[in-house]
Amino acid sequence: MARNSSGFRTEIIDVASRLFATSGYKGTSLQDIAREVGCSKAALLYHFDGKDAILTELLAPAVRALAELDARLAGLEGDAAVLPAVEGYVDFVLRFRRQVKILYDAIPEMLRHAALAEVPEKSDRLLDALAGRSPDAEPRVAALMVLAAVPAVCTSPTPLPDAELRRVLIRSALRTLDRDLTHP
Amino acid sequence: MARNSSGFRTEIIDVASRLFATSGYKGTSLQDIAREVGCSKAALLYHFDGKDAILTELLAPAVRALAELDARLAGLEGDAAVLPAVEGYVDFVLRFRRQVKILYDAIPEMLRHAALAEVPEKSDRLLDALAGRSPDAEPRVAALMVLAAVPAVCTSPTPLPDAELRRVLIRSALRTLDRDLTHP
DNA sequence: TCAGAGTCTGACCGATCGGTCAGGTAGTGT
DNA sequence: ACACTACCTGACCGATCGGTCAGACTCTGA
Repeated sequence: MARNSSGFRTEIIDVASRLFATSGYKGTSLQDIAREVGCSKAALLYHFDGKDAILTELLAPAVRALAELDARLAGLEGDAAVLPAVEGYVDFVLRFRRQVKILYDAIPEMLRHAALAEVPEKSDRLLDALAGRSPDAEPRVAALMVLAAVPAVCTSPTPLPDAELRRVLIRSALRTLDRDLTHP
Repeated sequence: MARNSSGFRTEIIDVASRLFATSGYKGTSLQDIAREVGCSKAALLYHFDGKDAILTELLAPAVRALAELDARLAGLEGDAAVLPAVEGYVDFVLRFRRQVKILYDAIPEMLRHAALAEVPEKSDRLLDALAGRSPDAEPRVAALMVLAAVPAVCTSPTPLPDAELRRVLIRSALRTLDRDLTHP
C-alpha cells in the first residue's frame, strides 16, 4: 500500500475518536480501529507508539483549548469571571464534543492518564470561576451542576442548531448559577 | 471456610459495588473482587452465575426505585410534574449514589445490558416531567441539564450534609428549569 | 540497475480476562 | 461412624488484549 503518511495518521485519529466516543476507550480495541481504517493492527502501531499515543494525540487540541480558556479566565476577579466562564465553557464543549464525550465516559480510568494530568486542576479553577469565586457551598454546587450539565447536553442528540443551543445553554447555566439574565 | 451464604453474598455485592464505582465495571476484574473479599475467584462464581449477575443484583434496587418514581410521576400533568420530578430525582440519586455512579461512568456499554433495558425509556419520561411536558426545545435542554447535573453532583465529594445538599440541588434545579423558587 | 528508506503484513508473544471443573473440606442428619 | 450436602479451592481453558518482530513490498535517488 504505502499511502500518504500524514493523511493516514489523521484518518486513524478520525476513526479512533469516533470509535472511542461510541464504545469508550477501553471498549475499543486496536483491532476495531484497524478494521474500520482498513489496515492491519501492526500498521497502526507503526504510525503510533501505542494505543495511549493515539488517545493523547486525539485529545491534544482539546487539552490545549482548555488551557487557553483557563488562562483567559485567570485574570478575572469575582463576578466578572462568571459570564466569560459560562461562555468559554459552553464554546469549548460545543467545539470538542467528541473528545469531551470520550473524556466524560471514562473519567475514572482517564484521570490517571498522563495526558490529562492537568485537567482536574483546570476543572477546579473553572468551577471557581463559575461560582463567582465564592467560597460558599451553594454557588459551588450550582457551578458543579453547570460543569456536568453542559457536556452532557452537548454530547446528546438535540434538535437545536449549535448557535441556538449555545444561547439556551448559556441562559440556562446563568439561571442555575442564579445570575441575572442580562445576556444577549 | 464455608461461611454464611447469604451474608457472603451481600459482602460480595458490597465490595463489587465499591470497586465498580471507583474503577468502572470493565475496569474491575473478578480477581479484584475476590482479592478484596478474601476468597477465590471460583468462590464468587459459585455464588453468582457470572460477573453480569453480580452487576444485575447490585443494580436491582436502584432500577426498582426508578420504576417507582416513574410510576409516581406518570399521573401528573404539565407544571404539576415539575416539583415532584425534581424532588423525586434528587432523592433517587442521593439514595443510590454508588449505583448511579456505576451506571453513569459506563453508559455506552451499560445501555446494552439487559438489566438496564428500561432505563432510557424511564429517563426520557423523567425528562418530559422535568420539562413540564413542554415540547419546546429550551425547557427540554434545561431538563437535560438537570438530568445530568444531579448525578454528577451527588457522586462528587461535597462538604454539605445530604439534607442540605438536597435543598441546594432542588433549588438550583428549579432555577435551571426557570421555575419560581417557592420551594420550602 | 541496484541499494536503501519508508511502509505494511502475518505470525507470534506474554498477560489478563471471564468462566469451568475435579476434587478437597467442613458441617449435619442418621 | 457414615453418607450426604453445601461450600470452596487450585489448576486449567479459550478468547482477547496491547504490543513485537522478521520479512516483504514499493518507491526513490544514484
